[in-house]
Amino acid sequence: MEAASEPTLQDSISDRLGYVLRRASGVMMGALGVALAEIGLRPVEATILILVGANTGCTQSEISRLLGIKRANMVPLMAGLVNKRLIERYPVDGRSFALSLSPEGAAQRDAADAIMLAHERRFEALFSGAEIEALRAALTRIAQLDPTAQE
Amino acid sequence: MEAASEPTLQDSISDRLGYVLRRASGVMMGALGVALAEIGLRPVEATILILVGANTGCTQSEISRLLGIKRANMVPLMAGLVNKRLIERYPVDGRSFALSLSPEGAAQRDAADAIMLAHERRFEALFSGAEIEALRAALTRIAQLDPTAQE
DNA sequence: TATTGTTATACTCTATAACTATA
DNA sequence: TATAGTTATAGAGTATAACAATA
Repeated sequence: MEAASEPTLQDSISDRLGYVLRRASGVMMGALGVALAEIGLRPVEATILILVGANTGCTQSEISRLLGIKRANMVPLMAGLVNKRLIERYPVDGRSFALSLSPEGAAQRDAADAIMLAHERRFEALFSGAEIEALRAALTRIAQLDPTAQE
Repeated sequence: MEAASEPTLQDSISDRLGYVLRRASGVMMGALGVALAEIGLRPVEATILILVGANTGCTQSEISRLLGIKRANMVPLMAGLVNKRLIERYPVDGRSFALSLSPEGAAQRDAADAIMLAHERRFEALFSGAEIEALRAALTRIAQLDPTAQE
């Protein structure tokens, strides 16, 4: 056996949980990015559309907090979606805006949602239903350890 | 119940596998970054030290391929470690270098390894042994879907 | 005094194209 | 012709500090 053309490296790292977690995340996000690029959206933009659609009237600070994105970094993100006429802003407060999806935004949200669901299904197909639920639960448990310093 | 000071957003996204995977990865890498900063290393640097230590004489291109990092991006990374006298380079080829750990590099590798092991244990403590193995296996299965375009 | 949205800025990570020298 | 290392560069993502207007 061992028809390796070059002596394969001793891989003393890919048995580590943190490493495989990082690699798995990269693979899944990369595939989602490719899939969403077909409708001109990045994963974070699709996520924002979905959240605004489910929370009409919310503010961009609320979205920021939920996604763990700093307020300052949300500014160009939201401006881009408003610029593309996918999200509309109406003042509520004098200092904050109520967000909502435009008709085009709702259509893009639906398209993004369909792509994301198909994407999830493609990865879930690797596992049994019980395995998927165990995986989701374990990842959620880890994610909830987030100190969420958030500024 | 519900002592929410502001109407909590409908979170229609954190049940998605890709999203929790990305968040869990961020939490774990963030914690590892904090832990490794105490010895002046970033996670990727610690990983390189471990791999070079386990593969004395390997080249930086081999490390790049194993980690899925582009050759061009490995250059400043390796230069930094050589600059810190943690890794030594000897020409083997006229165009490539054999990498090895300096004594200081081996000491740093040992320190990094101890930190990384303690870090893994802290997260593994959240689960049973069977859960951990299932999680590791599932993540490895996803990570191996990597198209590994690699340039 | 705290919060919202904002600007400016910087650092990391990643990606591509192109070059050189060697194999 | 393919590979190793390199340079330059550009795009994301994320971090902080500071400001004006408002609550």
